[in-house]
Amino acid sequence: MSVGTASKALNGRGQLRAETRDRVRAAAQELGFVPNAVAASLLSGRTYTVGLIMTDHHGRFGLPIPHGAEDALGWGETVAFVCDTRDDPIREQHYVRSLLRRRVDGIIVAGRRTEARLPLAGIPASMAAGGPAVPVVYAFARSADAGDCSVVVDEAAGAVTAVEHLVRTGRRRIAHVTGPHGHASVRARVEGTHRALRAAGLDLVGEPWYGGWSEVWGRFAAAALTRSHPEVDAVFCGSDVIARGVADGLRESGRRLPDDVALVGVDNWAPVAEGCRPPLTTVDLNLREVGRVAGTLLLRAIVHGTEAGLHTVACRLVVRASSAPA
Amino acid sequence: MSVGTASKALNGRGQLRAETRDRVRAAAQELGFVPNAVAASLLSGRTYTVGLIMTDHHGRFGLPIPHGAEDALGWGETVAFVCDTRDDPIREQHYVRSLLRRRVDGIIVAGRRTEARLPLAGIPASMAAGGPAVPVVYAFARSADAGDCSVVVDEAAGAVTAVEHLVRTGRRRIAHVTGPHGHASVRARVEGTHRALRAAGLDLVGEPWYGGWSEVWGRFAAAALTRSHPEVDAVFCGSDVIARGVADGLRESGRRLPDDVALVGVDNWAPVAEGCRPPLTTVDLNLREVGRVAGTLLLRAIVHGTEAGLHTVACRLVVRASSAPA
DNA sequence: CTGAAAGCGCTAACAT
DNA sequence: ATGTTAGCGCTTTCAG
Repeated sequence: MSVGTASKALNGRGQLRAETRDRVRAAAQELGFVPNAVAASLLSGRTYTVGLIMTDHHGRFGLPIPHGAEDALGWGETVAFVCDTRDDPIREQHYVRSLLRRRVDGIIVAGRRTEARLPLAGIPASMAAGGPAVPVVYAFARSADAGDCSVVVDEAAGAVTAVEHLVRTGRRRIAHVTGPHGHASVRARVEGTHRALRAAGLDLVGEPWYGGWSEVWGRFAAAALTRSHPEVDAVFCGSDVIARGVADGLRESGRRLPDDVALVGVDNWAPVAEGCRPPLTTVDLNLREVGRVAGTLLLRAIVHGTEAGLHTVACRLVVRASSAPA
Repeated sequence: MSVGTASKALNGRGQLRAETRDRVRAAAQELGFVPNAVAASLLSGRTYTVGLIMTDHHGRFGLPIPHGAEDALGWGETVAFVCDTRDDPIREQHYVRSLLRRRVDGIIVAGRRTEARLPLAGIPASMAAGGPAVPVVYAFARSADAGDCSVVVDEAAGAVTAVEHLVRTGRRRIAHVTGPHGHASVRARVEGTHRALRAAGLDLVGEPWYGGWSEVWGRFAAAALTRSHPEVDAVFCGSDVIARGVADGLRESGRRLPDDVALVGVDNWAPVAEGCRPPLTTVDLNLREVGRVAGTLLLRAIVHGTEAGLHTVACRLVVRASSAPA
């Protein structure tokens, strides 16, 4: 029995007598033969392997993206090397080199911030082997180079959805309590909030309240807000954690939720949104879908070349009790 | 210039004139040469690759373990294929086969439950290539086969630490509100609680309160507890989320925290523990350390053979305001 | 229909 | 000190 024949039998290629093929397969089974994908890669030039570079695997935002990417990459057909750079450019460089040496078919770069990031350093346009560049897809944090392929969330549209929901359920005096002014996410949500209010012929109650991403900030802001703007009947918050603090703060200022004030958060972070009293209506950023789209685009890029530009994923409003009609 | 010479130059092996070596390296740099690790693996038999099988990457418990494993595996020296089985044995099988075909040097299996799990199916004692079995290390959820290598957390000892802390800070009437009775984690924590109380000459206030892993349950239990056992001056909770509910429930029953009642949770899940009022004292399960130990053991197993048996990681008490001395 | 041989990129042993 | 060669395990021609 020659190795060539065995190869054909196991891969169902070439012309073989059915009996021979079955005999080979039986023998392989018997011997516990496991084909060597490394050797196959060497020949085919494809490893069916991708790199997944995460700037903060440890933060919770990192989670849904690999999950979605895995959905797209298939049940182990293509498998991902997960690399957590911990926001360190040195580590990132190191990982990129490692991935290139391992001849990954492509790379997904997942960031945790909305701001555009520098393109991956050290991806040669054409590798020594003479092959084409390794395709790269940026997820959540887009590349600053518009010629790269990025998958992003339309956060401003998410804010619009949230505010439209509040208006539709009868709220008119809407305030916005959010995170640090410096974050692109924060600015996008403020922008969307203003746009939706304008479209409804309304004005924001007071200015946006900028602060930290914490419950403490939410509680503080709620207390200040009810003092300066007692007429407020809804608060759109920049995150679920902030919203949770706002909920407690409002209750302690004597407001009933949702009767007196409705509340909407962002993130749909289950333990926080469901533990909130009342359970929190919130904007889900669809991060898993971001991962899924990034994975799909990467697989396509590997075969057909990169589809440059921005690919946008929509947010989804998850309605819970905190925003029942007044 | 022969390929052999180039190889020696780049890897610093063999005898070469310094000038030749430098010339080769310069040329490699110039051409953007990236060595092919796949080809090297084929020859050396090692891929410097491991599989990281997670039963729920999507749950938050999955997170710190890969983080710690990555610490141990080094900056991309060895890199991990992360596979999320989503608790599906079919997917698991599929991933195991995929990893074996890719000739990973070893596999880490990380579970999210404390109960022992079935050993990985389909790991042949000796692969067709004639090589030795692929080493496997189980993390958090140990293997049911005592001959396997597992890294676990001593959760009972964690409970002991928590209760000892409460006793040391002057509490005498301690209750325990926890999760579902069926969980091994829950039973271990109950056991540790009883052990520590007995050692202090105390009895648990009432029976353990078994329920869900939710805030709602914690709030309900706190209300019931203050009714049936008004003398309670501390509650050890089976999780931070439960503790958070208990905190709110106690406050609404008129208890001041920590003056009247002290509170300790388990998980040290920052957003929950820090958002709690007052911030929550809690038992950190040291999952990152679990991952780090698993990674270290795996690397050692790859070189020197598996160190069978149970390797235990200790918990760590993180003291915050919820347990200030009465 | 099956067997033999070349070659993927690299390293290690040996020859020069 | 450098060049040559064999072979890692596989697939793919091309001959038989």
